[in-house]
Order: sequence, then C-alpha cells, then structure tokens
Amino acid sequence: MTTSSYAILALLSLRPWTAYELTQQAARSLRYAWPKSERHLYSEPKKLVELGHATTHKEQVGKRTRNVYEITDQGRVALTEWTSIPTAPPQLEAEALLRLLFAEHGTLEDLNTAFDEFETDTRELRQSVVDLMAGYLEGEHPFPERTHLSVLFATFQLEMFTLIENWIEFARGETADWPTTKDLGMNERTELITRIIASGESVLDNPLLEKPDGH
Amino acid sequence: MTTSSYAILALLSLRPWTAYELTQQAARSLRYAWPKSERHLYSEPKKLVELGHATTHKEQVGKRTRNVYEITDQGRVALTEWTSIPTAPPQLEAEALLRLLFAEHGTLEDLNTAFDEFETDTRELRQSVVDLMAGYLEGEHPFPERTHLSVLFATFQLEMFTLIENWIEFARGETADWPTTKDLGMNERTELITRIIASGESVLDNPLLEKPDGH
DNA sequence: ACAATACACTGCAGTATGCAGTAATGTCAA
DNA sequence: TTGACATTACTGCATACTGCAGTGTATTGT
Repeated sequence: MTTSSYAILALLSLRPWTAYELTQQAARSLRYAWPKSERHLYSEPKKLVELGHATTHKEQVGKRTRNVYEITDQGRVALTEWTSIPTAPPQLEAEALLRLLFAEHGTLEDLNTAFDEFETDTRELRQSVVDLMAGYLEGEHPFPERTHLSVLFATFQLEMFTLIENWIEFARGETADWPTTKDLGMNERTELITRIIASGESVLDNPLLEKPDGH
Repeated sequence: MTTSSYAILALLSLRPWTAYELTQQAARSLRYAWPKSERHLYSEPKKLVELGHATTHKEQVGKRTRNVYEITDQGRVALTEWTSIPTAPPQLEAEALLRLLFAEHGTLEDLNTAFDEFETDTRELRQSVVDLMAGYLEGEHPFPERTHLSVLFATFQLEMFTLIENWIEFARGETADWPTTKDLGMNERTELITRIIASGESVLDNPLLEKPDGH
C-alpha cells in the first residue's frame, strides 16, 4: 500500500465510484496535495480489489459497461491504520523555479516567460479553489458533513497560491533591474537579500528592499 | 529529454561531476524545485551520454574508479533550447495535507501528529536554506558568479516555508476547537472561513477570525 | 588497530506517467 | 435528423522514476 493507494481508498470510503469518476473527484481535491495521473487513477482501484480493500461490480449503461468500485470493511480498517503512520515530507515540483535557477542559459525574456506561465498556472489553480468555495456556500458540497475538512484544506491552497503570485511580482521586480541573466554574482542588492533571508525575515514587502521609484 | 534530464544537464553545465557528487549538489538546489531520487541521479547522466549531451571518463582513486560526466557542446545547445519551451505547472506533494483532508478516519491526536511532522519537516528544509545563505555570506558559494540566481531562488523557498509554518499554526488553532475530526460540516466558523477565502482574502491573521482568548 | 562514515556505484522489483487508441453515449445546432 | 463535438469509460505499451538491498574501497577519528 502506497500513499496513493490510501488516497484512492479514502475517496472510496466516501461512496462507490467508477475510475472515471475518481479522476473527476481527484481533480477537485487530491490534486492539491497528492497529484496523480489519470492513468494511475484507473490502475489503482484494481490493485485495491486484489488486496481485498475494495470490490468491483459491472453496471450496464446501454451497450456500455462501467466498473464501479466499493470499499470493503478490510479497506476501512486499513484506512484507520494509515492515520497513525508517519507522513512523508512535502515536495514541490516547479519547473518555472528550475528555469530561474538556471536562467543563465536563456535570456531575460525567457525568464519572464517562465514567470508568466508560473503565474497563469497558479491563477488557474486558485480560481478552481475559489469556485469550489463559492459552490460550498451554495450548498454544493457533495459530502456536506465533511465541509470543515475540505475548507481547512482549501485555506492552505489559497494562502499558497497567493504567496506564489506575490513572490512572482517580487521576482519580476528584482530581475527588471538585471542587464542580463548571467554573471551578476553577489552584488550589493543580492547581498542585502541574502542577509535578510539568512536572518529569517521575509523579502516580500520588506522596507529594506524598497526601491526609489516604487513599482 | 525530460525536465529531469535538463535539470542534470544544467548541473553538468557548471562543471564535471561524478554521479555521487550530483546527488550531493541536487540536495542543495534541485531538491527544492525538482526533487529526484538518488537512484535516478545515477541513471540520468548515462542517458545524457547516450544522447550525446555528455561524455564520461573514468578516474582512478587508489583501487577505485569513478565515472566523471562532462557536458558536450551539443548538450549546451540543448540547454539553451530548453529555456524557450513551455514550463509544466507547479505540483505540491504533501501527505500531511492529505491526512487533513481525510482526517475523519483518525483521531484529533493523529491529525496533530501529522501537523507536527509537517512542521518538523518544513523547519528542517528552512534550516538547510538558511545555512546555505549564511554560507554564501561567508563567500562559500561554489559558483560565485551565479549567486544572484541561487539567492532569488532561495527567497522562494524561505517565503514558502514561512507560509507553511504560519498555516500550521492557524490550522492547529482551528482544530483545537473541534470536539472530533468527524461530521462538523458547514458550521458557523467554517462558513466564515469559506466566505473569506471565496472572496480571495487571507485567513492568516485575519481580524474576522480573531478568537476571544487570543492564542 | 578498529570502527564508523563517506564515496561510488548496480540490479531489480515495483510504482507511476504519457500517449495513443477504441468505442459508446450525450448534446447542440444547422 | 444528421453530423459534429464533447463526455464517459476504458486499455496497452513504452518509458520514467523510486526504494531497497547489496558490494566494495577510501578516509577520518579514537
């Protein structure tokens, strides 16, 4: 049982689903904390059936059959056990940041494009969460008794997306003064920033970093 | 060529390394934006050699040989091309958040343990970055001309880790009032939070969420 | 002199992804 | 009512990636 297995099992604990429905539901929730490919969401429930944590049965819709997966008692026991084993450390995958780290190979325009994409992707994610929340207020939560969990979970995403957007603005302000992506090294500005972060302070809206013009 | 290939290739662009050295360097940089297993960091350079983006030669250290990988001109061209192709959207993997989303299967203690682990893991990551920055101030950057990039990159990690720590504090404050992990649903408090985040505001230090006692 | 730690890998089983392909059903508009 | 296009519902296959166990040498500290 991997964490992905438990994630799917947890969805099955809510109600029976087809693999297709799991992909839809994962896009609304799992995605923000445990992103998995659509392909995998089709394979995982089969494994759960093999392990005895779920059962499957076919339903007929006209000429087409669909496989519905349902959690077993054994599956519920496994889920309960899961809650008391140690968690894995968090990991962020952000190609745009990787491009910044190795920005020397491209132009400032390339770097700005990466920032733009990072911003667009983040805005889209934020919008999905905001829409979800607006839906909750309209009573559209599919499992109303779970709203307290979904909402606290969502607060994290929102704070995170806001931070990313603010940071991108900051980063654009910094790179705006760069003549090129290369060889700037430990200049005055960079040293100031290094001191600030080495002391554990925030660089966003830090008065020490204010610029004369005020962007 | 996957993004992982380009990440390793970018490291090779700095200087020749053994796979072992790549694992060390990845732990100081790549890890924060493109985490890859140690195992993979041994396999990837071989693939780069096959593709003609790197070469390898053996060096002797006593009875032991080490394989040193070096970027080729073709590899540098590939790197430059990489800077202008679209980036993948960011993805966060956080098992602790997954435990929150499905906290109903465990106790409040289980949930608090997940928060504790999340906090410890985050603190360790922050400390590594702070140490790195302190080193830069002592002139310990292995590629001094690249400091501007490493530092701007690091600002993101620091802001992010601070946010996570602040959010955990907030989440602990919220769950402290819960009688159990289950069935609290859309109560008054949750509705207030939902309204705040649906309107795009921050929940951290939000005066609307102040509690009488003041934690 | 010995132990512990760092260096330098490899094989293998299993997990996960991306893409292409298949096919039926539902929806809307000309 | 026919055709186009989106949605539902999958599978196979090649490739990417991980975790673990195993192997052996070199260096450092006690």
